[in-house]
Amino acid sequence: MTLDRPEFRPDPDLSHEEMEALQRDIADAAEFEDDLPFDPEAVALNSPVEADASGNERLGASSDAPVVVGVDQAFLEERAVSAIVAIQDGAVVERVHSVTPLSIPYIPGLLAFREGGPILAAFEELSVEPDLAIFDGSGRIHFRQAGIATHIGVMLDLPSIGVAKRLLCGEPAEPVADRPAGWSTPILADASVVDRRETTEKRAGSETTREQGVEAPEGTVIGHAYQSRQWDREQSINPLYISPGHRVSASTTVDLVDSLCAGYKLPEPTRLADRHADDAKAQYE
DNA sequence: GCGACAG
DNA sequence: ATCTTGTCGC
Repeated sequence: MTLDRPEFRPDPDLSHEEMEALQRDIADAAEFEDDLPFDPEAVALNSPVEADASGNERLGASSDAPVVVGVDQAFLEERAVSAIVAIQDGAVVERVHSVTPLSIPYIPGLLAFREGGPILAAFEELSVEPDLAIFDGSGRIHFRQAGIATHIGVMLDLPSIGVAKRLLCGEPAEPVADRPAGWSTPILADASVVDRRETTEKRAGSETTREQGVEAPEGTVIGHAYQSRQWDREQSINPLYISPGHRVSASTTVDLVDSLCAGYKLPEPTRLADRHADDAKAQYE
């Protein structure tokens, strides 16, 4: 794939201030409304996608159906194994991975600067053209509304979605415990969420222009908690926290993830990428 | 200072 | 994320 916005590359050598400034630029460039090159109904799955451990993929993509890729990573000490699995018409059409060094530690809010480069390296190995990417982590559910799903989505100008297992920020509109499969509730921006880059701070004499953000309006929906699966009795499964990455609205994000789930907690693209990352990792240890 | 914090 | 045993349920 070609980088639509190479200037937004998540350089791990930037200072934290520069990283946050870049994220505000990413949020400015992000589109949190539907701009999909396909009909959302066209990605629906009827059953789990066959993993096919032998590595065989359906050949010759003689289809117009949208290609959805799942992105996930596994780690070996100071290296990241980034995996991408592409599905189309309910079948795997390509699987790639890359192994790259990691340069900075995980810092909440700055995940893209640790894992973004490695993920872009994996995208360089991909030969099919994706129509939608599902990332392991947040998109708009982020302090500056620029989580890794948004960051990579904007760089590639690719519709993207963030699927996280835990909530980074924001507040669920309703309690999320013990909900039935299919249930969802909005995640509302809280005081930790900045809405857009804002400046102007004029003082007598000096005019300081800061690159800060203003608090997001209360009630801003930055994503949803979505119960993709639930047990019938005792134990309870936690919901997924899904959010728009780029070129998808919050509500469509819920519909798409719902369509891409096939009986497991994680949507199929993510589940397959998860397994592929683990398989690839095993070859390096 | 305290708490919260994707992977 | 990663390290792991036990356990639930189809």
